[in-house]
Amino acid sequence: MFEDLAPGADADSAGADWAAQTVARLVDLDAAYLGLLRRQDELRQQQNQTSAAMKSVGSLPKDQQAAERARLIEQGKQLRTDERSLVDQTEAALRARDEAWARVPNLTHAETPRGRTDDDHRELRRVGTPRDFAAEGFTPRDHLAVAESLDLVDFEAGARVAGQKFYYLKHEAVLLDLALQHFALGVAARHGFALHTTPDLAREEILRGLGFQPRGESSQIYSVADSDLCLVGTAEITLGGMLADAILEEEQLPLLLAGLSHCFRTEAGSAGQESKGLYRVHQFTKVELFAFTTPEQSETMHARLLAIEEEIFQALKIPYRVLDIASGDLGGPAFRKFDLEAWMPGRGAHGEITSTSNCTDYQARRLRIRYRPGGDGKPKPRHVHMLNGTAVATSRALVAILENYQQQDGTVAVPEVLQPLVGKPVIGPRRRA
RNA sequence: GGAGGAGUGGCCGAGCGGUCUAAGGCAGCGGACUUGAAAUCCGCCGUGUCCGCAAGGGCACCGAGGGUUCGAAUCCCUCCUCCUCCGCCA
Repeated sequence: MFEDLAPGADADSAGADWAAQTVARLVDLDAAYLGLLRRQDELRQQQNQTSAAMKSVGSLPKDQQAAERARLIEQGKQLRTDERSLVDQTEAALRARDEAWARVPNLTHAETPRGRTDDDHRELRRVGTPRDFAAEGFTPRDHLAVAESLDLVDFEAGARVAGQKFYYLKHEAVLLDLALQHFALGVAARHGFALHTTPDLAREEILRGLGFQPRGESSQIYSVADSDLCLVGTAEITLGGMLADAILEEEQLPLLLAGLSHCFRTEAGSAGQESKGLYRVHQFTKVELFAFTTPEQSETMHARLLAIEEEIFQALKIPYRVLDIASGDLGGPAFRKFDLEAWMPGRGAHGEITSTSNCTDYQARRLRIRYRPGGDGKPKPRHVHMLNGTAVATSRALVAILENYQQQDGTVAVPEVLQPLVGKPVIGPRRRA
C-alpha cells in the first residue's frame, strides 16, 4: 500500500513528480474521509433527534404513547445499525489518510544542500587547529589504544555481561564521563535551559510521536518484551514527549529544557572501523538540549542551539567542523540539521559528536503540542516548533578527548574545564595491579 | 507484589440512565459604580472537527479503548494514571 509514496533511488530527478503525486494522493484520501465524516455527523444528528423525541412522548394522549415509543425504538435501532457501519468506513478512511500522512517526511530548508551521500553535506566552517603530532615527534594512537593502555575502559567484561559493544568505564574515565555531564549541564543552565533527568524508557506511542520507528525490521530501538516500552535512544524522546497534548501560552515560548539520560541503540547493521571502541556503542550518556518555540522563533533558536554546542567544544578545546547536513540524510522529522564533527587524530578523520535538528511542526503535529497566540480576539491554537541538539554525548566526547589530549608518554591531559571534577590535570601513567 | 479508593472544563467540585445545552465556587476577561483601587453588581469565559464569504449551524469530547441501551458523564469489561494501607527495597 502506498509504495508510490516513498521516493525511489533517483529521487532527486523524480522528486518534483513524486511530490505532486503525493499531494494529489493526500488530497484524495482527505476528501474521501471528509465525505464520510459529513454523512456520519448527519446520521448522528438523526439519532440525537430520535432520542430527544422520546422525552416528549409522555405529553401525548395515553393511548398513543406505547405505539409512538415502539416506533421511535424501531427507528433508533435502524439508525444505530446504519451508524455503526458508517463509522467503520469513516475510521478506515481516516486511518488510510493518516498512514499516508505519517509517511511524508518534513519539508526541507531552502539552504539545505541536496544529496544523499556524506560528500553532499556542506561544511560551514572549521574551528580550532588540530595538533601537529609529527612536529611533536610521535604518531597519535586511536582512543581505544589510549584507553586500554591506561585501563580506562573494559570491553571484554562488557561483552561477557551484556554483549558486544557494551563496556565498563574505569578509573578516571568515570570521572571524565561525569565531568562532561556536569559541565554541559552547567552551560545549559546558564543559557536558560531547565535541567531534567528523564526516564530511560518511554512508551512506543511517544517514540512514534517524535518520528521514531520503534519496532521496524532495522529499528535502532530496543523494546521491552511484553510491554509497550522502549529504551530511549535519546532524551529528545522524553523531553519532547513531556508536553504531549498540551496547549501552551505564547508567553511561555521559547521553552527551553535540558535532559540527562542514558541512551540505548541497537546499532543494527553497523560495523567496521567507524564502530571501533567507544565511537559506536549500545549505551551511552547524553545531555540533550530541547526547545519548544513559535514558528517565527525556530530558525533563530536552531542557530542558538548550534552556538551552544560550539561553545561547549570550544571550551573543551577540541577542533571541529560544522556541517549543514544534506537532504537525503535528514530523516523524517528534521527540516534542517547541523552536525559538529570533532577532529579525531587517531583515525585521521572527523567524527560526529553532536547534532542539532529543527523539526519545525513535524513532531508537534504528532504529539498535539500547540500554543495559543497572544493578541486580540480568540486566535486558534497553532502547533509549536520543536528543536533538539546534543550538548554532549559522553562516549563520543571521550573519544575526542582521548585522541586529542594524548601525550607522547602515553598519558592523557585533562581539558582545563574538566579538571576541577576529575581532580587532576593528567591521567596516567598507571601501574597495572 | 497484596488489599482498598478515585479520575468531570485553567483549578476546586456537584451530578450516578432521558430535565447535562454539566450545578456551584475560584481564577481570568469585559462592563457598571469609584478621583484611583478594594468591595459589590452585570455579562463573558473549554477543545477539536465539519458545512458556510459571513452570521450561524452540525458532530465529537466528563482518564483511554471496547460493550449494553431507542438513549450513557451515569451501567458492564479491559487498560492507563493517581491516592491510602500492607509487604519488599536503594
